[in-house]
Amino acid sequence: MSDESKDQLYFHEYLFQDNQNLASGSSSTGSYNHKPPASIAAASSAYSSQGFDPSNYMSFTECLQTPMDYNSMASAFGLSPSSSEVFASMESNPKPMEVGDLGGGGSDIILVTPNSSISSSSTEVGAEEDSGKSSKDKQPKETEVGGESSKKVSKAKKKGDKKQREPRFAFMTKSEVDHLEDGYRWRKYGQKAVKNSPFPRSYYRCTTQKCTVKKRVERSFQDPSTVITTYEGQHNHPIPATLRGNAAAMFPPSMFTPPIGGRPTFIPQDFFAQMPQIMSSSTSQAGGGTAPGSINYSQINPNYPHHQQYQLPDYGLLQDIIPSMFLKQEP
DNA sequence: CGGGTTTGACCAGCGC
DNA sequence: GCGCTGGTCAAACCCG
Repeated sequence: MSDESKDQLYFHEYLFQDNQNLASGSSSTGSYNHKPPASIAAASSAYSSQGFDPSNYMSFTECLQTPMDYNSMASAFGLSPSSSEVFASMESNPKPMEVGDLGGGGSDIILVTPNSSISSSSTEVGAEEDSGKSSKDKQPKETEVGGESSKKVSKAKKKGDKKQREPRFAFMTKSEVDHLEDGYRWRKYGQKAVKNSPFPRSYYRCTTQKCTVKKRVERSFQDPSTVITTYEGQHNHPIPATLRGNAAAMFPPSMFTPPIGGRPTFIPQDFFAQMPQIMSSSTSQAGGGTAPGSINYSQINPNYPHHQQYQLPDYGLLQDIIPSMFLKQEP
């Protein structure tokens, strides 16, 4: 992790701050003790009190397709770019929060919370992983003579061509489900123990041919109820029709609602309120918007009355937003 | 049998 | 240069 900020990591945190009921009600995820730090609350309320001006916003797709820095990203969200302290203050842990750096250089972070507090940060959001460092990695493999050469060759990269990183977006989502559905099909290709965390990190790759989008999923060790999903790259294809077509069946509310004492994993209404452009572009373009309007989850799943807090457009959540974020529109 | 997951090993980058 | 760590590979395994 260098200080260079070549990688652009846009970090969107969907904190379910309106889950007060859940915080007390669902003990299974008892670590949900996050009190928003004063600075956040201040920033948040200050921002929301300013009112939200959709005209200042751009879609994630635009963001991704445009080389940008914090300023542009922040301005895209109608924010002052200098609010890194907000993010920093998020963490009570002295160590930098994880999510960020995936290896190459420092990470720029844009933080979005449901209450409109958006911040950017250019810290090394170093991943602090490991605790039980995997000693296995240290053990040199018994080389069987000759057998591995091809493998090594295939992996060998010329020195000098530094691998170029795609823009990355990270989401924090309260969920007991690690792998959140976003409408795309993913193939897991690896899993690693995370430093300072009991939870492993999983690596996924889009299964669509020629699509190089990757995503990493890990659970925050600071708040085990939080799943951190990081996307890297842009999809160059639409959402697989089979998934979208059967969205209702493929992604029943239960997928987003943990069976016991869990929290929904969908994005809160506040988020949509903040992102009108994203909303309109994603739902219309993705073509997955079933019924216009929204769904009241409490009607779908009476076991989770608190879900009625979230008026969701369609079934969708990540799959309605993320696709629009990452679909590369080729000429 | 095809596609996805698991898992041990390898490799590159970075900091010391 | 060395060790640590994140990221990836790929064989073995699993499952429908």
